[in-house]
Amino acid sequence: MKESYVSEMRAFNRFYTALVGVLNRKFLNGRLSLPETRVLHAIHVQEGITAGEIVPLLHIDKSYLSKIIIRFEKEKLVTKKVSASDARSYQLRLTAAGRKEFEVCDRMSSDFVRQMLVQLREEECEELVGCMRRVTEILGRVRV
Amino acid sequence: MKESYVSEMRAFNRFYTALVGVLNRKFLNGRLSLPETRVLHAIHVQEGITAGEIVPLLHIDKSYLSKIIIRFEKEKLVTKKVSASDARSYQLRLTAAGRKEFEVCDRMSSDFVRQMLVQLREEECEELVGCMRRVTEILGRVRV
DNA sequence: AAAATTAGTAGACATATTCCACTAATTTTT
DNA sequence: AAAAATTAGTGGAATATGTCTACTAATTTT
Repeated sequence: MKESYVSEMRAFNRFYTALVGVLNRKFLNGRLSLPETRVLHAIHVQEGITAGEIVPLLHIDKSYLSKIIIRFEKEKLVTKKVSASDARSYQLRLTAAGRKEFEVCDRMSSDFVRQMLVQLREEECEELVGCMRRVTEILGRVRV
Repeated sequence: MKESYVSEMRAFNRFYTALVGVLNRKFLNGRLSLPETRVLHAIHVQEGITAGEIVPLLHIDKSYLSKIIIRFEKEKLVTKKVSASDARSYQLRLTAAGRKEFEVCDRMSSDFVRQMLVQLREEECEELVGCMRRVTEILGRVRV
């Protein structure tokens, strides 16, 4: 393994971190913080998920997560239903308002990405996402 | 431009953000926070840089940056020298201790990346960094 | 020379995040 | 079945992170 690969990957990490940082900064005009958005996303993707399941998924502190969820509950974005199988945990679901909030975030996020992609030619887009897929495939198999 | 490109790029963003997040979490065993590390890096790369130059580079609040630099100065990691051309600003340089601290961070960061890459075959590494280079080239030209 | 701008700092403040101890529910051990 | 150990989620303190405003001193513009 060539040592230059290491510095190339690190350069890419810097580049991409900065890029995503810019997107996130634009994004945070809404009322939700980044971790809040991710939690909302997790509940949207898997209705009935518990806090305990979100923790490893998002690598988020359980106490911090608890506070976020309590906030969501107060704002009536999610509901908690005591789990039938384990009364210590709650099943989380989006309310209609929560789903709406999610959709707003989702659309905004798509819009930012689209604004970048429309600046490229069709073949460039094609090649870009091809490369991204390949990076995901290759790195998806390594243990971090 | 196909709409699927948007969702594919967003999927990649989620994937890569999570990956870098894991690397950063491992990384933060040292005494420096993430923004501190970036500031140290910026001074290392460009000896004599001023706070005002770091602000747009790192998209960091000038007051926040000022506090970081003052902390670095107290810990004797950087020195401030009044700029010859403008006495309001300071030229920043790493001390020997600062350089050492930087090198520790730098090596740690390289080690984590290397640990991932050694799990891949030579051709996979080659393809991976090739894709990363291409992503950087293509996205480097778009306005975010 | 006066007015406006700029670099960096200080302090108050808000928010984000971590840490630890706690409660209640559950599982394991004896 | 009772006791002990573990687990899910919560509360509160402590810390980190980041923002905002106002300030000082230096510089530039008028």
